[in-house]
Amino acid sequence: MLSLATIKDVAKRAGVSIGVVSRAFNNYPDISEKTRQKILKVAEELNYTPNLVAKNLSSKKQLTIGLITSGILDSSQKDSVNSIEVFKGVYTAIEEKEYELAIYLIDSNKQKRKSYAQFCRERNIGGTILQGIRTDDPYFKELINTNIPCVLIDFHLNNHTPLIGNVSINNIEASRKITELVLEQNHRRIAIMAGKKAAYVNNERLRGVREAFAAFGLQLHEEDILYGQFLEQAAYEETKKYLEKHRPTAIIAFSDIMAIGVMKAIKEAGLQIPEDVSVTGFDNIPITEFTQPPITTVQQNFFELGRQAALHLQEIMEGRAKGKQVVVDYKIIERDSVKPL
Amino acid sequence: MLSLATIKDVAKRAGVSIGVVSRAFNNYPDISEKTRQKILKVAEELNYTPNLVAKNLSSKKQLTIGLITSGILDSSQKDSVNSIEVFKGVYTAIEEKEYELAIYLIDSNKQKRKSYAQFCRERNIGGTILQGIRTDDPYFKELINTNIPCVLIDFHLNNHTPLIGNVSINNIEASRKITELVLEQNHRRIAIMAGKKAAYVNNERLRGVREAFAAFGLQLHEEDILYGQFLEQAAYEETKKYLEKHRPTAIIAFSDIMAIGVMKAIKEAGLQIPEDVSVTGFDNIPITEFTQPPITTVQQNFFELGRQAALHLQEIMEGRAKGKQVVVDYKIIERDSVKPL
DNA sequence: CTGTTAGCGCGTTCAC
DNA sequence: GTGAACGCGCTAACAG
Repeated sequence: MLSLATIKDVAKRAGVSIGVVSRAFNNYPDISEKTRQKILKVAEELNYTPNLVAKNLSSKKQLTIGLITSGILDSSQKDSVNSIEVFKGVYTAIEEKEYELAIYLIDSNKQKRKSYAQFCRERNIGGTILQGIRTDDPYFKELINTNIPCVLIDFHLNNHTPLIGNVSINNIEASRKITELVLEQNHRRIAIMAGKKAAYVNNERLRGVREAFAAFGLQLHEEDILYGQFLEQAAYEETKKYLEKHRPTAIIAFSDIMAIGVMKAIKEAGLQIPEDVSVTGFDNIPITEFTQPPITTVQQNFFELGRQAALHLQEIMEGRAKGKQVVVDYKIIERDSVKPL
Repeated sequence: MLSLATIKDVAKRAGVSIGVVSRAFNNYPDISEKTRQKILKVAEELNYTPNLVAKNLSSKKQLTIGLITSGILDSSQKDSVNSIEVFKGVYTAIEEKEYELAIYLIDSNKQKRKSYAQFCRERNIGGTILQGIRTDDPYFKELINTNIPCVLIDFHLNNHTPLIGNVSINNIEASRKITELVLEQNHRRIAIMAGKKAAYVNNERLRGVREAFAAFGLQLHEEDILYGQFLEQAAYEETKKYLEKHRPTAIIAFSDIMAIGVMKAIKEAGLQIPEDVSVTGFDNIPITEFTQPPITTVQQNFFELGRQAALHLQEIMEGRAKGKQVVVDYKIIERDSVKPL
């Protein structure tokens, strides 16, 4: 039986007014312990629990948080793990503080019908986490011009306001470290399988590569930077084309999924990994452990990324902090895809 | 600027009452085309869009659907793909019809704080999809005793009411087919790596195995049924123990993740796959393509499972259908983990 | 400490 | 066709 008891029922049965019931449930101090107990007891009997929709409408407090994610609907099953880990982290942190979660998934192939700001307004959303969004997305620009607090995962805004925070690993450093690892093994003919030119993390990682190169007195040439769009197939094709004219001893990929495409092309060219060509990835998706050979990569803790994003957003929403940059740890995982020269 | 225009603003500016605006937005027929156009134009100018929270509260129609999932928070990254595919399917089907989605994730290790019925009541949820829930879960029992329509993914209820539907592949048949495939390769000493005894799909698949055995004039012995709890580690340990006393030529696993544990134990026993022992999986998670050897398995379309669940739930909620059993296609994927004897 | 009342933004009768 | 008025279930200010 779904007999939805309302605040009125509780009030009547407890012999008080609805105002008191409301205050009892919201832990107001100005209420006698005796009536509070009485009310809670009656509520228990009636199996009453406040209706969140009504609460949301009447309360001035914002109690729902948005999660706007692009690229999950159209991503490969192989790396959708990342998104779900982020989601789990966000969910965990939000549930703990009894916020509500509203999810908006953007299919980057389709034209999105509704603006992000509109999505938020319609649902009384008090703050939102964004992931996989492009900085030049007009809807994104519109959103950050509202006064809705935002936390960005894996990207960053230059002119950030106190309402905008962001969370990521130190991509420059991670990229530099894994490049150094390759360089230290005496590789010099190195190609980079980058992602999308416009992507923030892409440029950060490129910068890390350049720093590592510079530390070794080397320079990164444009022709050795391939763009695989963070896609397996594109990475495969780009590598194939590249191998027709070049013979690198190592390829550094900016995502595991691209590393897999890279490895496929290398093998098809009759080359061995890591004997002929070393390969590195980025993210540490589960498959990297099972490929031939297992891939040396950068482990990102996506759960923590999501969790920290939700935590920081709550800080901003509750006025406990201004938007800042939160950095999450990463870890280099050495497996068998890199071999000294 | 977040200037949240309300229905009042539109009404005032269009020179009509809020009732008319509401009717214009909800496609009432009894409104002149002229004023409807006028209202839509003004709404556009004001960037107005109805507040869903208020709509949800005032409307008698149910416009949000729940998704209650257990086992995603505590599942391995390796097979959380399944859950996210289901989620994507559900999301896609729900968004299309402009329902709202409310997600409730249950950590099967922790004691859940809130009953499913309560979760639904608090949010005015009109119907819900359940996944990974145990039939003997008291909260589940409570929920199906309300009049909230439910669609169950991958499990089933005997005394089902017109408000309860369920979606899954034909597990008996799929299990029978893959067992036959092993049997046809002349394997006779076969062990089964089953999941959890209480799980619905587990028993269905067990039944499929028995049917296949019977068709070959064989019988399945209890001692050859191992229970790996749908976990890699448990499957590994059970296999290890089993191999100390038995020497099967094939092991049929009820999930890919368990097949991976099984394969690890086989390799550690100094045996080769498939030369010494053939192995099959179930689900077709991405990793199966990369293991050594790639695993022969049953492909489930989890996206479709989720999508059909949401579609069927909407039918029930809208009174267009009674709860029924929806069956989704599966496919046997033959790779290299099975070898004829 | 408690009751009353006015909203929150919208859907929905019921008159006109 | 349209407007006025009530109600959804709750919070929050105000009075007492």
